[in-house]
Amino acid sequence: MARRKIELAAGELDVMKALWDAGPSTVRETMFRLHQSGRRVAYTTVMTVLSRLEKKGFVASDKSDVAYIYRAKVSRDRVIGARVREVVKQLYDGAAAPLVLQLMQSERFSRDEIAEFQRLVERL
Amino acid sequence: MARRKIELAAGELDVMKALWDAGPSTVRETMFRLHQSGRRVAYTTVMTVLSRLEKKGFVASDKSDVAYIYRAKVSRDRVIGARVREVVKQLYDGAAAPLVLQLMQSERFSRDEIAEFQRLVERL
DNA sequence: CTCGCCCTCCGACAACTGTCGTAGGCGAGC
DNA sequence: GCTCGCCTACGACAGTTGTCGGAGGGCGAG
Repeated sequence: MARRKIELAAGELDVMKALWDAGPSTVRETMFRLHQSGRRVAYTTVMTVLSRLEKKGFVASDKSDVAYIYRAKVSRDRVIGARVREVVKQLYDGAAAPLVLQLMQSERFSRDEIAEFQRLVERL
Repeated sequence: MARRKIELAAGELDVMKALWDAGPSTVRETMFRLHQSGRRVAYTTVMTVLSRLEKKGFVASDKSDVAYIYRAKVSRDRVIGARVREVVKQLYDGAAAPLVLQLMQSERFSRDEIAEFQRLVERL
């Protein structure tokens, strides 16, 4: 099969988000974060996911006196950017415009957001 | 585990796209479509994917005299819309605006596309 | 009739994911 | 010294996906 993805699965992404939001954390802290986000997972589950993320190079760990501290090695922007690009490629054959149009048509926005759009469109 | 997703995996989506683009097709026709898109897969692989899609309710098949004809049961719009919504939820916590901004900033657009954005922003 | 081609059915398998449980080590107390 | 609580290491297992191969049947060309 040899899929060799650079992509993160949903659960892995959740863990990354916890690390991005909280900064370097222990397994336990990360677990708490996840619980707060409504993700009820066991301690060892979080451990496993963190290990796998480390093996994939997305996080690194440092041994403190009491427990390992995990920290994100790739930025949120990079990961999210890659994911968005992948979706655009998969769904719209790489063309971002249709996605923008789809979003502008199907979603609701606040006045501020619309003003922001306006500003950006002007700049293009 | 019991994930029970409504989502389609990447490969399954490719097959759906072939059906959406070509209309009801046999396994072989679908395979050709995929080959044309650069996806080199064996005949039985396509069969398997189509069967799984049928089990999930995304396609239906009708027996012709020679071979089964598969056709999409869900529209491209529905599937793509669901996927986009899922990504927005996963990456931006459900807020579409940040994604729109990210796209408008990171991608390049043609004059026509920009005009279209303009038009839509006006309407908001 | 026999071959070759195409079709379907079934089964297999490996990688990836999500989820844990168990075993074993270690320092703080009792 | 023994127990509790926390930490790590390992292994396990099931569901999903991507990919096929082989068996077996039907039909037109020789």
